Amino acid sequence: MTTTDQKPLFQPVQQNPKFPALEEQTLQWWTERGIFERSLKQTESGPRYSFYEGPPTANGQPGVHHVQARSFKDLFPRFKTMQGYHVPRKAGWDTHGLPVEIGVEKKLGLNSKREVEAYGIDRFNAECRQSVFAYEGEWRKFTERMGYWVDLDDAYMTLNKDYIESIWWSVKQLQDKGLLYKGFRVAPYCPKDGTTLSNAEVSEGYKDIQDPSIYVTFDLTDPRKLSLEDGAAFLVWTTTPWTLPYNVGVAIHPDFEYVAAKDKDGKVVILARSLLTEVLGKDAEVVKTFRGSELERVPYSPPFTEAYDAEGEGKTVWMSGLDTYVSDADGTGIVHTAPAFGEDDMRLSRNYGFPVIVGVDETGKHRFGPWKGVFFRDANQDIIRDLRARGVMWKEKNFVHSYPHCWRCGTPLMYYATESWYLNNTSIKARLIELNQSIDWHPPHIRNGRYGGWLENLIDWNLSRSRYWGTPLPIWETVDGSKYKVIGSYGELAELSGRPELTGPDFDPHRPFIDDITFEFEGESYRRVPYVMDVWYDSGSMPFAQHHYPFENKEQFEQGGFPADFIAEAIDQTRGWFNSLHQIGTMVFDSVAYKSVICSGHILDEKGLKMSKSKGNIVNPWDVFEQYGADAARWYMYVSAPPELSRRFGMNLVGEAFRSYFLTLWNTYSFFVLYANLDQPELSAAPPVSERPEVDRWLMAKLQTLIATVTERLENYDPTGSSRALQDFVTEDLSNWYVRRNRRRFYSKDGAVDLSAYATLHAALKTVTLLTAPFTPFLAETLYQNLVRSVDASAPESVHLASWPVVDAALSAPALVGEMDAVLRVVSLGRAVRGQTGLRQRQPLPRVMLRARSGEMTQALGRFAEQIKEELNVKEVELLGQYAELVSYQLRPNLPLLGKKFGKAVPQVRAALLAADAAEIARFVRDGQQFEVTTPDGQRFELGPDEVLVDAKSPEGFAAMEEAGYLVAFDTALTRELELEGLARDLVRGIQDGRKKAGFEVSDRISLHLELSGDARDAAEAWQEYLMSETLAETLVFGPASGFAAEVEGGTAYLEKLAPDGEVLSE
RNA sequence: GCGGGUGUAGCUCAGUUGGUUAGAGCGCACGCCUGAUAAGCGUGAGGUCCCCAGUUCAAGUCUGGGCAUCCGCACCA
Repeated sequence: MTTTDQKPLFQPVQQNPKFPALEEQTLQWWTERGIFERSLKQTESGPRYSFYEGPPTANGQPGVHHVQARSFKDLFPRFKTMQGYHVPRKAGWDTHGLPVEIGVEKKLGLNSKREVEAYGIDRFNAECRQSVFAYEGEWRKFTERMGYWVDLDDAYMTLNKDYIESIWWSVKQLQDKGLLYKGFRVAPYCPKDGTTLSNAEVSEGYKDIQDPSIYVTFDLTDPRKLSLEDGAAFLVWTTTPWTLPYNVGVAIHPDFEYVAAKDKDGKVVILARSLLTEVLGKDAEVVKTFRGSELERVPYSPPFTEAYDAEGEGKTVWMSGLDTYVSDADGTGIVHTAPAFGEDDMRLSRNYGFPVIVGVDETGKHRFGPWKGVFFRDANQDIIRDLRARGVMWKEKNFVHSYPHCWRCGTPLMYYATESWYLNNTSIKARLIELNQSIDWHPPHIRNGRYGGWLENLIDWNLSRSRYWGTPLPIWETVDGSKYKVIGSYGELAELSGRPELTGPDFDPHRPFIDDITFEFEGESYRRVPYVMDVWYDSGSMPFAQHHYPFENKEQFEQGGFPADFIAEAIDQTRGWFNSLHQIGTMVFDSVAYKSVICSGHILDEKGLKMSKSKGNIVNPWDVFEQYGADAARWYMYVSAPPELSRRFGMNLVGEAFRSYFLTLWNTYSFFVLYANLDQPELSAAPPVSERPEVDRWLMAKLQTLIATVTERLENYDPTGSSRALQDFVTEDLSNWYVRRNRRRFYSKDGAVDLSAYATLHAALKTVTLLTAPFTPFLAETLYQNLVRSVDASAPESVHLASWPVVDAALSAPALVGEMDAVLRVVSLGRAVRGQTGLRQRQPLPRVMLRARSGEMTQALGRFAEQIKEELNVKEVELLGQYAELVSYQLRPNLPLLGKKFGKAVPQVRAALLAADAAEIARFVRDGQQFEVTTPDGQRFELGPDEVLVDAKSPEGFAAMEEAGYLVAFDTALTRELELEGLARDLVRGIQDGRKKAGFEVSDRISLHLELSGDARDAAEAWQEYLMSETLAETLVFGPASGFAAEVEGGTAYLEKLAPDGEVLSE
């Protein structure tokens, strides 16, 4: 025993630390030493690994889903940094957009755009600017506490003038490439609030609503051209009668088959053949058949003409057009077209030159006819009455369907054509698709599934928003709207407007100030269009705008900064940030914007329900941080399921992950430190690995496999596979086998310290510490400081400044690993036998007989006989021959081989084999001979020795078990000596328990009194020395005494602690 | 409605190019072991591998069709 006045090698380790408190300490230490900054500095000359931070909006609190996203975001930059890459991580804030405005409107009690304007755009935007940083402090605390390393002090903000200027530059690039245009497009629009809504907002507001469902007839102007009689008509179905006054055409699918058929009144109507029975009934008489493409530009007379008379005069109108969007799922296969109120309608009308008549004003009121001034949907009934009166109403009913409403005021939305500025990204659709193919999506199905599908159905990007708080669209237009200029920099604007102060520091490019800036150009006045930009363009511009490229930081952007090597966000960003990055990257730079991307799934509560405020099942990440720590929370994200799956989250789930990994690793670590401090091993003097015991070489070999596996899986962006490999190694190989098996090697006796054991365990812990650093940065740091820095002052100061481990091929030992697997298997089987037959573990047995799957492997078991004896508590290990008399045999066909050789005959071969004499076949197999088997009906098959598998079954009467070719059988003949030895072990166990209960230290010496009767007394006398050395007893006396009394097998033990000089300590 | 994901033990999840008796952890019951451990080991109960068909000597695995569930899209007139 070493004396205790030596300085300990390592800091003593708490048995039950408060992990969150340790994390707080580490956090402070990182900050004081500037570890994050130094990890960047240290790698400056290394290869660049580019990571983009998707900017959150700081007008809400961070939640569990941010823990998830950031766990994945943080992992790979840390990993790559340890591999020597330079990974700058600039934070970012998304600051513009309608959600921000709506929050402010609510706060100020404003209900419409009119009220916002009355309040003042300048004051309104000032409020917006303030609100987007409402929770910045929270976010900073959250970010830091999580250990998410991102540079908050140099964050990009989408509202910064530099950021906005870069966006302007990019818009001008797009203008120069001919990708920008002004046009009408139909968008969801709330007529009460006077604004278009984003898709996300529209999805909020779907409600069931009752609408008319009517069929009307549009008589053909010249039916004879189609060889039809007078009165023939298109049959048209619609659920929006209020748009009929603005009808300009009908849409027909070019590939459908259409028929002209007689209805029950004898009127001839045209409709899709597939809908004939449904609409006209079985008995309808078909007069003529057409392909859709034959029905192009067939004129008809419309139900209403007033709007056209007022605004469409002279334009082509009222005829059929072809488009593939027409469906035959319901209706008639002929679609009424009113371009101001439907996107498809708009496209068809453009193609045919039909006029776009916006028959409803921006407050939702009709502008024409008897229903002038009526709110759009409210005209439905009047119009239906009118249609009836004109005799064109063919059939009418009502139906209920889901329809979008304004999520704020509840008004049904109107799809409405407004002037907008568009990016013609559909023109480069092929390139977008092509570049998408080269993106490494995780999971891969996004590439051709969710995102690929979206790209296939791409529509032009509506860039303009008729709102206030956003990046102003840098377009100046002449008063009549006939000409425009895109401004690409503040300098350009300053020059044109003659206002040099625009390049100064005080210039705010936001509305309303920017609206006042006008200029004259080539004799005409230009003023800015009143729009701001879609906020998604802001975030999609971050690759260049975060650097104020190209005005500044050219090299940062151009030399490895773009495209990103890696980004990660939740899957809801597929059409959000993932898309805007890809669109802008392709349009501006003809490049992907990111090479690899992880899409994480949704977070659910512990029961698998969506988290929502109304259900009250939202988990506050801080509760988890305070209970188990930030590392535990993020570790759970890695191990629980692949990133893309929806993930249950809750205190109990994190607790489970915490116990299985953190506690096991911590206990292994504290075990090491406890004994290393007693033994003071000189680690550097340990024998080389090649000269250490097999079990040490085995652990080192396993460690090499672990390094290779974790590295490879991280390279493939697989956080789950890599973390699970780490966890399996720690709990199975390291703790449950190596440490448990070799525990006694760390209890030095008579000053002999087992340096191999210490060096091996230390190396394993050190490597695990490095490997776990990107996954659990706090825990890794704590272990590293004590395990590495304590003994090596020249080591990097932090684990996050250290290098990623590499495989040492010289240490791998596949044969040894295979053998140890066999040992593990045999030991586990042996324990199962003891459990099943009630042969308690402490009772030594005379002999165990073993056999492995192959003769070679059985021989290998012999080399581990000592360990097997200890594990199974037996006196002898006997190796059985593969065909020992002890056992009987069972045959199984080796199907992978037989399948190839016999194909269809496999069932017969199997039957023949089962009918054969197993012992006889076993002998053939043992001797490596060919042999024949015969089916019951006489078919014969020749088999080779490899083609049949022989299992040995243990016969009755042995305490034995057999599994997968491994056999363990105990000889259970007990002698009195063995029984006494078992009793002695029971006594040791009882006394040890007493020491623990008495609160003695591991190294305390004791005096021991035993008051025992019968066999227990005999056992204690026979095993006196063993008893004393196991329990650190200096003296052993039989009889009662004072001191701590412990119940033991057959009596009572009395324990007293001794001082180092042997005196009994009075307490 | 359309598109995509998921479906294996009570729960969370593995399951390789189709191949021998489908696994682990947690939970439950019983037992064992224990001076590193909040732990460990063993046994047991618990499985129509969502269902149906097909391909094949052989399907949890491949193909087709359904069902359930989640997500996305959708005024489909």
